Parts: sequence; C-alpha cells; structure tokens
Amino acid sequence: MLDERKAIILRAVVTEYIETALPVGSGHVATVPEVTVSSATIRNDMAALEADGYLAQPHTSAGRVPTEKGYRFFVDQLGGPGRLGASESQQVRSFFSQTHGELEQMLADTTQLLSGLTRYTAVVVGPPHEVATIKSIQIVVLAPRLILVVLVLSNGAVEKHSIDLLHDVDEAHVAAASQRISALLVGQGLAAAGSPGLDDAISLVESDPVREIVALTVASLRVEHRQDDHVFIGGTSEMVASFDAVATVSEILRILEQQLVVVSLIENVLDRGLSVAIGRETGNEALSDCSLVVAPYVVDGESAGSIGVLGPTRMHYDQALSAVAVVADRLGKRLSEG
Amino acid sequence: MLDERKAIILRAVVTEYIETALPVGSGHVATVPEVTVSSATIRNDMAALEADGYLAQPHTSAGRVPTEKGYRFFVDQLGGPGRLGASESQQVRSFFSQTHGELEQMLADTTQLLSGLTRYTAVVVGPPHEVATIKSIQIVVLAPRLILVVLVLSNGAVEKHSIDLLHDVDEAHVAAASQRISALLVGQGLAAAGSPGLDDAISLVESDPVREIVALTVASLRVEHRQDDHVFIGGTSEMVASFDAVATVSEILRILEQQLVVVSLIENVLDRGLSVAIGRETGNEALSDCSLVVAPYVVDGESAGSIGVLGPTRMHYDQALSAVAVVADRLGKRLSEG
DNA sequence: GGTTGGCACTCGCCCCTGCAGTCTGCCAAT
DNA sequence: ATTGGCAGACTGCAGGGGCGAGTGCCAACC
Repeated sequence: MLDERKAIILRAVVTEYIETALPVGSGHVATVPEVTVSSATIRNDMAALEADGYLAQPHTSAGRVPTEKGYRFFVDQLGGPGRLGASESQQVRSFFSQTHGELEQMLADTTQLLSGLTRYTAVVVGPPHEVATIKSIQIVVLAPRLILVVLVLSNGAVEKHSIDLLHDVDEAHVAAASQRISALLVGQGLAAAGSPGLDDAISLVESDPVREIVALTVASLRVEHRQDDHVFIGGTSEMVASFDAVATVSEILRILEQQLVVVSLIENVLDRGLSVAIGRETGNEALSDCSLVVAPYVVDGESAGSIGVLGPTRMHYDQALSAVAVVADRLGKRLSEG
Repeated sequence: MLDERKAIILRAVVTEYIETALPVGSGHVATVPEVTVSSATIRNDMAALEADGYLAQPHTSAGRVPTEKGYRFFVDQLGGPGRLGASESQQVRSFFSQTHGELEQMLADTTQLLSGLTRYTAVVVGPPHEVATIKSIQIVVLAPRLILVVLVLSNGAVEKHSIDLLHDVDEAHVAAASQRISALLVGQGLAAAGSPGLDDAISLVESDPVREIVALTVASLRVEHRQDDHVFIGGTSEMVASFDAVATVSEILRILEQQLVVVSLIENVLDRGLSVAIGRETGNEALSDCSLVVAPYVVDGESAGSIGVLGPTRMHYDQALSAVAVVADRLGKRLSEG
C-alpha cells in the first residue's frame, strides 16, 4: 500500500496532469497546499512512485506523467462520485422535466445531455428487449410475398421483422395467423418464442398456409434477437478536442462506429455498478488513451441498461463519475414511471 | 472562358493537389504527359489563372493551390461520373445481392458501403414518410393513461407515437378507436391526416372516450411529421484522416451530429440530380474545407431520398461521383423491387 | 505574338547552435 | 527522515545559414 504522503503527491500529480496535459515536476507539486514538504522530498517520493509503476517519465529530466496504475489508484481513492455542480444539476433537472416521448428518442437525447455535461462522448445502451413482455403482435402484408411482423413491447419499444414468403398470401390467412400468434405470445416475454413447447402449439394449426406464416414468424423472432438499435452515441465532437493526433481520433471513431464493441464493453461491467475502465482495462488496444465511465440504470428494480462516457485517460474523473451516476439514477427513475 | 491549355494546366494542378495536398509548382505540371509546353509558359498561365481566381498561392515563391472556383471548374469539366473500378463495382454488386431486411437497416448499411467505397463520410437520407400510404394503424395500451399508436407504411417503415391521456382508458374503447381510425386512414397517404374533412368524420363518432382517442391520435399524426430517424451517417472515421487539424475535425463532427443541417443541405440539391457542393457552396461556413457530393435516388419513378458523401475539398471527385451515382441508382432499383 | 531558356530573387523549411528554463538525482547537512 | 544545494540532462525556443523549390521577368527565338 501507499504511504499517506505518497498518496497525496500522486493525487497532486494526477490532478495537475489532468488539467494541463503537461508532465508535472516536483516543484509544481510543492506549491499545492496539501503538500507541506519540500520539492527534494517530493523528488524522492516521485522516484519511488515511478519505481512502483504509478508514474512514468517521458524522458530523463522531465516531469512525471501518471500511468494507468496511477490513474487507477487515483480513481479508487476518489471513493464514490462527488456532487454535481449547481449549473450541471440544473441542466439534468430541466432535461428530465422536459423530456418526453418515445423510449428511443429519450435515450438518444440522454446522450446529448451526458456529453454536454461532461464534454466527452456519451454512450447509452437501451434496455434489452428480452426483459419486456409482448404487448401486441401484428402481421401486415406489404407485398404478395412479403409480410411485416410488428411487435409492440411493454416498454414501448417497437420491433419489426420482414419475412419473405414462398407463396402469395391471402389476407384472411394472415389475419388468422396474426390471431393465433397473438394468442400464443402476447403477455409473455420475448424469450417465450424460444420455448420448445411452442412448436407443438404451432403444429396444431390446421390450415397449411396459416401454419406456415405462424411458423416463419416465430422463427424470425427466434433468430433476430439482435442488439441493434439499442446503442446511442452522442457528442463525438466534444471528445475529439482532448486529443492532438488525428490518427488517434480516427481510431477511436472507428471503434465507436462498430457499436457492437461498445456494447460488449459496457455489458462487461454491467453488474459492477458505477465503474471505470482505464486505458487498456477497456479491453481494446485502440482505446489505450481512453477511459470509460459506466453505470447501469435500474428500471422497476431491475438493471435495464447502462450509460457511460468515453474520454481521454486524463479525464475529469470526479465530474464524469458524478454526471454518469446522477444521469443513470434519474434516467432509471424516469423510465420506471413509464 | 478558359483557354484550352489553361484548362489542361488547371486540371493538372487540381489533380496533383488532390493527390499530394502540397502546393503544385510549374515544374511539376510540366512533367505530366498532357502538357507539352515548358515550365516558363506554365508559369505565365498559372499567373493568369491566379489573377482569374482559379488558383491561389499560400505564400510568394510557393506552388499554387486550387481555390473553390478552381475546384468548381475542375468538377464541371469532369462531365458526368466516370466508371467505377472493377473491385468497387464488385463491392456494390455483392452488397446489393446480399442486402435484405428492413428499409432502415438497408439504408444504414448503405452508408457503410458508400463510405467504404469512397473513404469519406457517407450520408443517406431515407424516403420521407409522406410518399408512402398507410398500411395499418394499431393502438396499443401501454399503461392506463398511456397509449402507443403504431403505423405501418407501405414502404415497410414503422412509425410510432406515444400519447398521454387525461383519463384511464378501456381496452374496448381503444379497440373501437383503432377500428374507426383504420377505416378512415388505411390506404391513404400520411397527408390524409391533415385533411380538414377528417374532423367532420371524427365528430360523427358517438362514444365520447372513443372520439377522444381518435382525435388525439389524428392530432399526433398531424404534429409529429418529423424528419427524424431518416438520416444515416457512416464512415466518419474515414474522413478524419483527410484533415490534419483536430479543431477542423471537431467542427465537422459537430455539424454531422446536428443531423438537421445535413438534411436541409441535401434537400437543397435534391431536384438537381447528381451534384457537387464545394466548400462554402455547402452553405455552411464550418464546412468550408469540405465538399459534398449528392444524388437523389428514385423509387418507382419518384425521387425518394438522397445519398451523398462528405469529404475534403481536395476529394477524389471522379471516384466520389461515380460511387454516389452508382449506389444511388442501385439503391433506387433495389427499393423499387420492394 | 506566343513561347522558351536563363537568371535573379523570394521564401519556407530544415538543421544547427546557443541559451534559458526546468526537472532530476545525488549528497552533504540538519 | 528531511532538506537545501548543486551538477547534469534534456526540452523548448529563438536566431542564423544553407538548401531547394518556385516564381517573375527578360531577352532571345520561332
């Protein structure tokens, strides 16, 4: 474990570096009020901190820069999220009092809020459709051999699957199929489509064409459990300013464009509550200059999804943590109201 | 108008500058095969081209750089879009043979294709819902005072509006309202919701609660004619590499995040067919280092939407033009098939 | 008259140098 | 254990010289 004084010095270095992005020297550390010893003593301690892997020197006779381990210590001893500033909490309050409308629109707007609060990129992952129950299933004929299955879920999400058929269909058959399938699945979770007992029920349908439609529809519900359209990203322009190499920016944008990466990344930390992944801890080499602050949000007592911000490793962790924590909390409450 | 030789020289300068991003000198122009005169002559012509505003000098005794006017001439005399390279057209073909599924998924995938082909950011604007007819209207009760109206349109798009009610609702009333409204609007265009005759029809509904639901639903259809969810953007990471100032990149990303700007921008050129906006021609000061190549796509004989790429002013116009033209053409055909 | 080679000139770029500043590591003193 | 002092290392910046690319001009040429 770290000496009390070393901890203070490390914290001072990290704080200063986050602010200036410049290597921090012993002289500068000596000026901060919490530090009462001389710069020589600080030098000794900083050398020890470097030996222990908390700090690094870009080159001899330069100041020190935090390593991932250094940031990790800094974040851990930060404890919980701090309070939000007055103007920020005002922003959050007015957002949640004004927002309304569709689930997806709200989630998309939430990325705006979060990125506005933190000046970093915000990621919001919507609730997986699995937790909701099916409110309604409707089959619409778009073309003689093309039908569209429209699912309405209890959380207000709407899913649709188009199905190509082998034969032309009859409106009457579709209506019948629509009714059969509603009877089977409405009120259940989406997972019900996967239950084996369903196949027996389907085989009981007398009419061949109707059975075909029902079977294909159920099959499409089984297959297309995609996580798509669940991830919302906002404020990429904000974060860019934190980096100076265009190549780095390009890499990060590439990662963000492949939304799947972000999803798995966020889900990995889903049951840990509010948490931070620093640099390579994100599991992605390309994000080694980035940190990710994530928190799940809870709807009706269940962890429903997660939100987070992606910024540089030298991000303002306290602000980011509070912003993410507060927004996750308020979002969960808002969605619980319905 | 421009001298034949001056045109060749201008073209050479633009081509070279697009390739290298470095000011082009008379000596370099003299090496291109199409130019048969000496560098001294080229110098004279380049001075004239500068006087006419086609070229500019970053500083005395440097090479020349094209101005917007220079790019404009270059693009205009390029004539139509060229052919696509073999591997590119292969890419397009395999994309359109494989792609399937929802309209929106396809449009989103198209941005991937376009940005992959051009290495620039791709923008795809979906068909406005106004042109499609209503296939089905369904009202689902999400909570005692919250209903969701789900519209299925003939092009496979699904629109939803949630409506907060003042009183608790009865399933039977909702079913009745659903039926009434279907009878009124199914088969018509979305614009039908705006017709004044509809109000008379609504007032004929006897039951008060049913009439209330119908009226609110129609009202929501009138109001929420948003262009949202129609714009797809992809390949932002590609374009970033074309710029060297992080600040520029940030500006451009900011513009892209405000999708509305892009929409209006693309719609301005919608009826002009395949077209190019260079630098300030885009109408946006922040995009003065960018060019936009756009083309509408035609579904069932009607201009349905547009696609485009956003790149640096020194973009490979010929490739971008062909890619946009070909993809717009194929996309339109694909969507016409249904 | 248009075109060309030659030439002087301009300027940005790069490299080198020197200087100021900063920070470290070490050591002797406290 | 802590401190002040000091030498050494290295960056960053400013200034100067050489280099090279490119221009504009001019006289000569077809």
